[in-house]
Amino acid sequence: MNDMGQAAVSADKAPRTERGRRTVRKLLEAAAREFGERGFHEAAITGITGRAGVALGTFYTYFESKEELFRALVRDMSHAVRQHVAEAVREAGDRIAAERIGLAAFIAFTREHPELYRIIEEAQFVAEDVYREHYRSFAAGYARNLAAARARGEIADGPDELRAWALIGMSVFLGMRYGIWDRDLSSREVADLAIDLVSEGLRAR
Amino acid sequence: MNDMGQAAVSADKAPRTERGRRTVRKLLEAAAREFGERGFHEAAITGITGRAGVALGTFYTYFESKEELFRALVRDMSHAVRQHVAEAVREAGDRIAAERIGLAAFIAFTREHPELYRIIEEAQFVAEDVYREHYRSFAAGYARNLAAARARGEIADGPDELRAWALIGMSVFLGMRYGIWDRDLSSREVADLAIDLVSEGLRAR
DNA sequence: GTGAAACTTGAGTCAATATTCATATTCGGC
DNA sequence: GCCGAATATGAATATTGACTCAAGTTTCAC
Repeated sequence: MNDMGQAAVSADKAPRTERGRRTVRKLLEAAAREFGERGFHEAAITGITGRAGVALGTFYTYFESKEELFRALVRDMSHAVRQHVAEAVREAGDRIAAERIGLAAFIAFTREHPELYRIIEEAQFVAEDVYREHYRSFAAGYARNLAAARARGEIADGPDELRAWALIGMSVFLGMRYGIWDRDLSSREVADLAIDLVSEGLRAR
Repeated sequence: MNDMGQAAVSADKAPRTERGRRTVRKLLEAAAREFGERGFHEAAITGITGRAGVALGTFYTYFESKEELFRALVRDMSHAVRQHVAEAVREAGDRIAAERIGLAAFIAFTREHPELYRIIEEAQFVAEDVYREHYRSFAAGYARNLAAARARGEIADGPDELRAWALIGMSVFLGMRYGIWDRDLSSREVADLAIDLVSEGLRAR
């Protein structure tokens, strides 16, 4: 949620002055709010420019279209989520701890930025290629971490990629249920309980 | 995918003759295809009536609006998925087996009815109340099964509802990745590998 | 067989809103 | 303080597609 506007704008429309960069940033922030609250189709360009405090035409100085802006936003946010989780996990001692911390960080993130969660998920129906790219990158990184942990003997042998998808799916749904819909448990509690499930397993012992 | 048209139409618009019921069924089937292929917003009423082989006006004889039809469809499909999985699971000996069979059935279902998967997920952004209801029911039923299995000592103690959400999330993402996006593994293989993860756990032993 | 209810038709209405563009303003280098 | 480039403006355009409705056709109870 910090580096908005870097690679967001297509080459020929990129701002050339400080004023322009400021305007682009205002537009991206306004767009995140507008898309987050109203969804892609309900969102109106006039809504975005209104929130940003600029005229309608200004939008088209910097963006080709509503969809192009949306794509740029999804990429920004994909980056932001993955970075947020990766940073939180850095402090973890081993893989199981990393899972716990990463999941807690993810749930907390959905709680603090529900609009961001919504925008990424809606991309599935608005810009599917970007959506797939988001989860493919996420899964690929995840699988690498699992492979490394396996090599260190921290976790049992198993298929890295499939495990990554399973764990991501779990996280996304827990984020939706306990981060956005209801908050009857803290991020930490959700993470503890869920990671207990995947680390110890369901089987009675 | 069989009982289309039962509670789908609002009272005052319900068909009163066999001809009418047939037309409603044709419309619902056409709508499932149109929405599945093009998504809610791209889908056009003329597209639906075209596929169904009826005139545009006929649509409004039986449905209040595009969105009302969409809601009806989501409810039908919610029912269909849950029923499909529940039936498959009936043959299972114990809970772990039920998990395996249920997941395989779910993946197979997404593979055979990708349009159905898409419609349910898109409901998140078109008819959120119906979407929530779908997963809340799914989770509630799932949690009941887990509680029963716990009582029988088939699985370790743990929080039923959270486990249900975690397992559902896992299933949905595995269905998306291995059922719809790519098919590099069979439904059975996906289910075996994923259920091994949740039954045995990640921890090295 | 008949008449009213149920059903079907598709051209026309209408609102919404993404995008364009001609014009006006501001900026930064000199 | 001047000039061309960069920005900003918002009224006008153009498309799209959901929904209406008045007029026709079919069904079926009697």
